[in-house]
Amino acid sequence: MRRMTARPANAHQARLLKLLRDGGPNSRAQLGDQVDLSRSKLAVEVDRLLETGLIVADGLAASRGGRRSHNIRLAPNLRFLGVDIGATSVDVAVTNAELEILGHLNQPMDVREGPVAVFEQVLSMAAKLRASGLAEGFDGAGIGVPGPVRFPEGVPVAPPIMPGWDGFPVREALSQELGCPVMVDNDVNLMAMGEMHAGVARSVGDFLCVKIGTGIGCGIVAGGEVHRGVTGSAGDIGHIQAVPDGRPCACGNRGCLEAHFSGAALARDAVEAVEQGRSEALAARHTANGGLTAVDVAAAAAAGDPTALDLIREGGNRTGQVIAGLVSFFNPGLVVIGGGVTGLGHTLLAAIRTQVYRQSLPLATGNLPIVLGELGPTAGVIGAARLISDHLFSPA
Amino acid sequence: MRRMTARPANAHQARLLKLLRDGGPNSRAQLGDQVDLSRSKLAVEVDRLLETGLIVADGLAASRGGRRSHNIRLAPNLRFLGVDIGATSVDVAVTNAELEILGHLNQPMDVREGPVAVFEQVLSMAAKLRASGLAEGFDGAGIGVPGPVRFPEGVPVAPPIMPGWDGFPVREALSQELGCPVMVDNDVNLMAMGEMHAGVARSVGDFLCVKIGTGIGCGIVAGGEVHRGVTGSAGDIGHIQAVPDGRPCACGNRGCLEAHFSGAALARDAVEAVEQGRSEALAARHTANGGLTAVDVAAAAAAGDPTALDLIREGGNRTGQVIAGLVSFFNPGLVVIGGGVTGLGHTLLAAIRTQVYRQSLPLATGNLPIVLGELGPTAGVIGAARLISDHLFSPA
DNA sequence: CGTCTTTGTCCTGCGAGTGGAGAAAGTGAG
DNA sequence: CTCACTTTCTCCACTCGCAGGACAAAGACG
Repeated sequence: MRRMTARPANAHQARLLKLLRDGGPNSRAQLGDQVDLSRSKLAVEVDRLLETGLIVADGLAASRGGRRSHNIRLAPNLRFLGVDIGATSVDVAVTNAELEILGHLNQPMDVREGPVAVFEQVLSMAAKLRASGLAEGFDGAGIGVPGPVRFPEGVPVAPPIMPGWDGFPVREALSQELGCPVMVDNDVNLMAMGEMHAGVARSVGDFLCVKIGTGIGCGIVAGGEVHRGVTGSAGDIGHIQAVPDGRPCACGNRGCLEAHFSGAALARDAVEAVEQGRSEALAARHTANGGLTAVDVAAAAAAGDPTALDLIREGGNRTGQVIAGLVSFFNPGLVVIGGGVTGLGHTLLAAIRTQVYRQSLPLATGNLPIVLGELGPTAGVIGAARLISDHLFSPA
Repeated sequence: MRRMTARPANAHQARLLKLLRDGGPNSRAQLGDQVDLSRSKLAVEVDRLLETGLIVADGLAASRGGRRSHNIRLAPNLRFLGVDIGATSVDVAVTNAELEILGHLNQPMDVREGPVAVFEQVLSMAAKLRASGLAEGFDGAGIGVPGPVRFPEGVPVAPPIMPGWDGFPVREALSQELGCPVMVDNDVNLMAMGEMHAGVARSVGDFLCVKIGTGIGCGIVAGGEVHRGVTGSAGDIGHIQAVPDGRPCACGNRGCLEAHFSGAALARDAVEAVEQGRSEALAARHTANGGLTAVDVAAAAAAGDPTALDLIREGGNRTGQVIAGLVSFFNPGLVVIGGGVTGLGHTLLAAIRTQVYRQSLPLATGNLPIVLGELGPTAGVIGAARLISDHLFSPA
């Protein structure tokens, strides 16, 4: 079926759509208070948007001492698809035009199986969501991939952890399959956009969003805009040297942050600790599960295992040292920590905070919150929906 | 005398002024090719600018096969003052509206003498330039200081190397003295703006500009705009940890980049080398001058002294390691190296390049030039003039 | 029932901007 | 020198975006 054929015709209409999306006012009068347009002009633009079907006026609001206002809202049947491809799992969610999640699926998957297999899975998950009655079709889709993306074209470039995706026309292919506009971005950037839209970073213009999962990346937001760098690899902090002559990394260097702290590194260190007999708690889990993952370390730490706690603290210190450098460099107003490893919680956060507050200059840290992300695993899909809605709610 | 009372009345006029400033076309027809306005509208705006006196039409250009065009140019009597306050010297220059340097003075000075003494010197240098007939007065002034600045107010905040300047109302005070609008920024940001305006970074939207002098700082340009951070301390990379448990730094930490490589650190290391009898060339200079500075090291290196070369190489390696991290993080399209220490030239550059190209990911370094600044000591004052002209050539 | 408040609509007029006609000023060929 | 053609610049009529005021609609409140 054809959906959302219309786009805003001018900047005013785009502004109105975004106000409505972001939970803004919903009567003509309230909109008028925020857009610096005369009521007459506003009425014209609202009428035009009503004609296009992008917004609807349904019912009347309660009176506030005078004539009752019309409820203006985004078309309730608009649906966005948010896709977040991680290294080891996929998230797919359906949102309405206000980017509220109506349905969310998560499935394990290995990104190394390549784009064709992954696409098949994403499409079947999307079909399942649609079949459950949440959507008749999609008006747009955003998708995040764990690697650098040539943003204008929506094509991954030289992604280290997802060989086989290099140059694959993700945007075009998905657009073809879904029959709707698609935007592609790095998963970390989308997490940042998610937290900016609906999480801890609301109303913060300059912040960093560090995602610690299978790898480590950093979303950079400057002046309210995501900074992607000239080749789309900005924020790739996993291969910054954290330990001189440290552990060898897949990238060929030594001492990369990612080689010392990430989901994979944590699991490896935990196994080492077991082999050296340093932790009974971890050893028990090792024999029970036939191996260890970051989740095991988190559980052991939560149970008070000192070795697990040490591993987390040490990793947090390394990460904190790198972040301290980035804070000095970028002078953000907020640092958000997210990703799979956030299950490690406050032990991790405390270690990071200690390093940053110790090493960066007081002027940069004086009023710098360092917090965990608020949205957890939904940050990515919300950010993805936000990405495509930003695109569709801009003049064509 | 009163000068430049007018400001552009709208965005079109601002655009035209900046086109003319940046050496753009100079007839109505050529301007029209670039501004996406009808010729009629363009003529109106040009006429209005002519009325204000901001631009003048003098003479006719040679024919290009038809009617000869009028030469449109910025008012030839406009004068900007560019001031670059370094840790140990001041640069003051006068430019015309096209930001070409008409006169330039440099004097040694210690910024720690405080704002009053420094201002006196700056004002006397400005007076000297004016007395020499280069300017009857100034239409605006830009000034760079070696520390963080609260940009909107033009006030230094908590500057480590310039105690006594904290909170001093530089913008207001200078504006009062000179009787013209003033903008204040960090000196490194101004260097970046200078190189962007007239140097190696022309037409590059995302780049880093590393200034190595008494301290080390980094100008950050993202999307053509200088990124200053939430408290104006962005780019303060001198206190990023370069060596774990390294040399103690004035900031209280250990191993800061600045403690290992900067004008001051280099001089200190050179003296150490002399004391340990490692370099005859440096020893000779030490007895001759009763001490050593970075200039001596540069001279010794130029003469082939292996110890001096080692010092530079080692410093370059440290700096390169830090820059490598920043490149991974920011993914710039260009890295510019500048500041007083650039006299160390290609030895330094080679060391930095080696580290960056080795440690950063190929995607980020694949097409990344790392070059010396083109403008040398004039970058700061040109950037300062650019700063104020950007301000004055924007709608009031 | 009248007055006040809030919301939304209609109308008029201003100014920005477009696009075409044409004047001004030149080149070059015959 | 004349004529055709090009480029530059000016003038004018017309459109459209938009502001701001008058006014209508609808409800609260005494």
